Amino acid sequence: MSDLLERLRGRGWRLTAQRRVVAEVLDGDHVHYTADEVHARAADRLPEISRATVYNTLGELVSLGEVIEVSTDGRAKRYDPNAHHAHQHLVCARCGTIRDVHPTGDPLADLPAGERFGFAVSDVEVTYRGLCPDCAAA
Amino acid sequence: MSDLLERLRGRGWRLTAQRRVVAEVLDGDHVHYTADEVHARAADRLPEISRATVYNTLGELVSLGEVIEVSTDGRAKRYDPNAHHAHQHLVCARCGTIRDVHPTGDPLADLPAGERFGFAVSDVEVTYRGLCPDCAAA
DNA sequence: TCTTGACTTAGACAATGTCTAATGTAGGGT
DNA sequence: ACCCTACATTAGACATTGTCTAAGTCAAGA
Repeated sequence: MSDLLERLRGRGWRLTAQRRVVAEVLDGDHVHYTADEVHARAADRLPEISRATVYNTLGELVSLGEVIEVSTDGRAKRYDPNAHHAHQHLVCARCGTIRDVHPTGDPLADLPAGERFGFAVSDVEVTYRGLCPDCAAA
Repeated sequence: MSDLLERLRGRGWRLTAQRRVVAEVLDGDHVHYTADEVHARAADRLPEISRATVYNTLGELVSLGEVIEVSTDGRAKRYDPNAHHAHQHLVCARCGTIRDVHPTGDPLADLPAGERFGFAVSDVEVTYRGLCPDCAAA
């Protein structure tokens, strides 16, 4: 983890208690928390931390490429600290839980059982992202 | 279009002016509107239509499988009337516009130029959806 | 230690979506 | 053709998630 903090300091980050705590929360588990969940866990260690700071810090981590922002349902975005290894996502259609998976071969084929984590997978979707001509021009 | 209305009536839908207008809006263009955009366009024809009704109707169309709900960014969900043909989505990272694409071959390969609609594609992601063990049990 | 510009805070605001209680109406029954 | 009644609609309050601002605070270099 101090790897992460070191990298951030190297990029000119001012190292505050708040940022340290947010980074630690993300580093702790392999789960993908929402911003509010990150805030709640950060507040366990640093009660005065504000929502705005958590949002700001998460946004910065995303900009720096240290964390990936995932919005799979219309609900809250989730933050994936596993930004340095290529992977795809397995999402619960009801509760929104996200797991990282590493499918091999044809992505549209079924997930291998070993990557399925007990989920009943019902759908695979592929999304291409980029800039549309108008936004690229602007 | 009256196909759609017929199908819906066949499923016991009460055919109201509001539902008719929402269905017509979705049928009109090939764009993927947000709920608010659908509401604005519906209100052009039926000024008193309420937001709640638009949300309800869209939700019903999704449940019936006539329309697909797409939430690719953290912003508003968009509604895709093209539910009866398998396809994937090309999303603008800035403005959220969505186009349907029909990639062939390996989905992780680049989109063929003919399917790119002038977008500068920078990322491909695959999402598997289903129920996690806890939600499947509940 | 001092200074300064970057950081944090509380809370207002914004965007999107959900719910409720009162009212209206489509379509079947007569 | 006209009533019923269950289902649909409405306005607006409320909920959730996220953004912004103005004032105060602090990390880190001189």
